Amino acid sequence: MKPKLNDVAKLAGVSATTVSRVINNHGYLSSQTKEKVFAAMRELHYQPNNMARSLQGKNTRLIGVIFSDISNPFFGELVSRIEKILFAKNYKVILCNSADDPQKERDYLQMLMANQVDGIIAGAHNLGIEEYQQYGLPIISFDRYLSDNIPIVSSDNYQGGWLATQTLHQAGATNVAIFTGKSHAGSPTNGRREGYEAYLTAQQLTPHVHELPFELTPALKMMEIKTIMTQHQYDGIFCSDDLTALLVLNVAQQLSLTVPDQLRVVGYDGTALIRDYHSELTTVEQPLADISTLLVSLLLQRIEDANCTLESKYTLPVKLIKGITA
Amino acid sequence: MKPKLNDVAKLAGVSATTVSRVINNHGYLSSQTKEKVFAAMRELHYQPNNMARSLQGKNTRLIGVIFSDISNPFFGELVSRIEKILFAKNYKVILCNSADDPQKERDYLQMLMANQVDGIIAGAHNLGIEEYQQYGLPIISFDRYLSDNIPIVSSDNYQGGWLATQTLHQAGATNVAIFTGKSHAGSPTNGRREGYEAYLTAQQLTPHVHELPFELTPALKMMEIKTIMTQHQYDGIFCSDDLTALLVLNVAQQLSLTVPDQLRVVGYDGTALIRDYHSELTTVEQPLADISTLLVSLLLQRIEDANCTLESKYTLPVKLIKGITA
DNA sequence: ATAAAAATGTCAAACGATTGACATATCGGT
DNA sequence: ACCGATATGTCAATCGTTTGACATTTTTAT
Repeated sequence: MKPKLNDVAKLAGVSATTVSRVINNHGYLSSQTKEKVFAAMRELHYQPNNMARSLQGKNTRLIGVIFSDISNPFFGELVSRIEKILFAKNYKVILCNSADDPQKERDYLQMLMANQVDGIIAGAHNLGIEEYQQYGLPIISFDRYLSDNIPIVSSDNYQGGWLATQTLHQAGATNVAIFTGKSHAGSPTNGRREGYEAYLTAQQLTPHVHELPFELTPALKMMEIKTIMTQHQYDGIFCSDDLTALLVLNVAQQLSLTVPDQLRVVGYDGTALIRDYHSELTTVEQPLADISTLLVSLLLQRIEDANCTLESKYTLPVKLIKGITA
Repeated sequence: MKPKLNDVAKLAGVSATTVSRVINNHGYLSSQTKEKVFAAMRELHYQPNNMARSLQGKNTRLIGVIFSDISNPFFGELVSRIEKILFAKNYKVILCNSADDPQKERDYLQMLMANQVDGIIAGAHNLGIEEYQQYGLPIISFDRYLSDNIPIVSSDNYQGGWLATQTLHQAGATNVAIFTGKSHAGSPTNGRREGYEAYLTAQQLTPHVHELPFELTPALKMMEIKTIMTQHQYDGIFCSDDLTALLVLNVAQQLSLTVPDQLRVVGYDGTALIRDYHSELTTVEQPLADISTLLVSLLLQRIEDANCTLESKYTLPVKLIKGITA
């Protein structure tokens, strides 16, 4: 059996209360007793039972992290960073891949509640999950509107869309398309498209918006892209994520379009993976380090003080990563 | 305050015991009472407190999943799959990025113990963590020796190394190098190198082993690769992971080496990401679906019956994914 | 009508740790 | 020798749920 607080007490030759006091550094304690107790704890490999502790009203120090799928490198990097920051602050992450399935997301919420998590960081793509409002739990959202009192952290999508389009334009493109996912009302991600449209309009150019269904497999998406690129002779394409940009570059090669002479491409996200292994790609980098730091710090503020007032929206600046594709 | 079992009982007009019985489907229950109770639970959005439940000796249904870093697409995909399978079986994942830091890995183990996880799936790269043996906890390892009674699941690294090298050879390469990470004693990953060496030896060819320190940044690794490729005129390179293969292809381009005529390249892993976005790369695919299914199924067997006898090693066959780089 | 089966209730002891109230003991300083 | 500070102990309630023992009532079948 696993050692319990009482076993430690017996071995150290002190009372259970004293052991608890040592663990929680509560009340008067001589360094000798502390040492005795610590020694006993080490000897037994004792670990206080977190379940029992949190029954007293102590925090569980568990945080639910809901994203659509960490096998997407963008979410992989983001979640990895969030986990690292939380671990350093002695919090643990319960990982939830919602797979863009609203029902799954609801189930996850239930589960997180049942596990008494102290808070949630949510960045999946399903909207209209009313459940988020019901639980009076600290929640911070990434790049997505959940409900009025849930703060949103996002990169400056509008600015990013503008910047990307400007880059394409200044690289010589005049017939510029955007490849984006289905737009959801209220999703900050729409900002990328708005920035794109705003820039083009300001330049008296016509926007060409292509919505690629999010759930397409990459192979199907590539076919779709090929069709589009064959039908239209774009000389600049802004992809609202880097993976799509890779597909576009792929298709460009298939169609023998030279990049960036005949076709200019700009992506979005700028993960470490892309920067390291596709430095040729010009892209708009989301400040993942800042985003994850901010997500965590806001969440912890809410956890420590449920009534602390937070902004409803935090927008972090993006940066252009210059490759050779635009 | 969060609703408790008693609140549900009051609202449903039954005793607390009955509510508990309904939840646990224990003893005689009429469908009317069940319905009443369920209705009350719904109305209050009641979620039984998992902390309190597991104090009774009930399982926490928490699984610790330790990998070096999910921002690596290989681990990202693997963990994502593991999480999905576990969620379907009503288990939750506590995510641990050990960052290849032994101390962090020890801390994680402690933390997982404190949180009463039912089991652990470990696939980090640190060896010699004695702690794994101390806890009498169900553990399954991926591709890594932990201790005698901890089963290892891995792809057939030896076969994969052989296959990769054979592919390079049959594509016309005779001066074949391997780029691999530092070899750790007891790590099944060494099998890739052994398969490589065995094949070459069988063909009376000389192995050329280059160990690239695992912790190098991609940029530094690329420089290192460039140096090596300039000094030696290899016509075939087997990379023990796909990301390194991408770097090699990159360097090949910088050095104006045509692929696959002057240089043939084979990678290892074959994640969805690589297959989807780098179909040009010839690589050895690890059966991630089977690996994750097996990892979970073995772990659950151990959890259900601590004494069930498992093999000490499960080796799953690999598959060559034919691209155009070899 | 009667016995067995089914349905529900009451009560209380766990689970493992925390914490406050209170008692007691040891120590140093004066 | 006495005060206060320091150190430790005992005891019991608490957190939310489960579960067994036992009692009581209702339903069903014969």
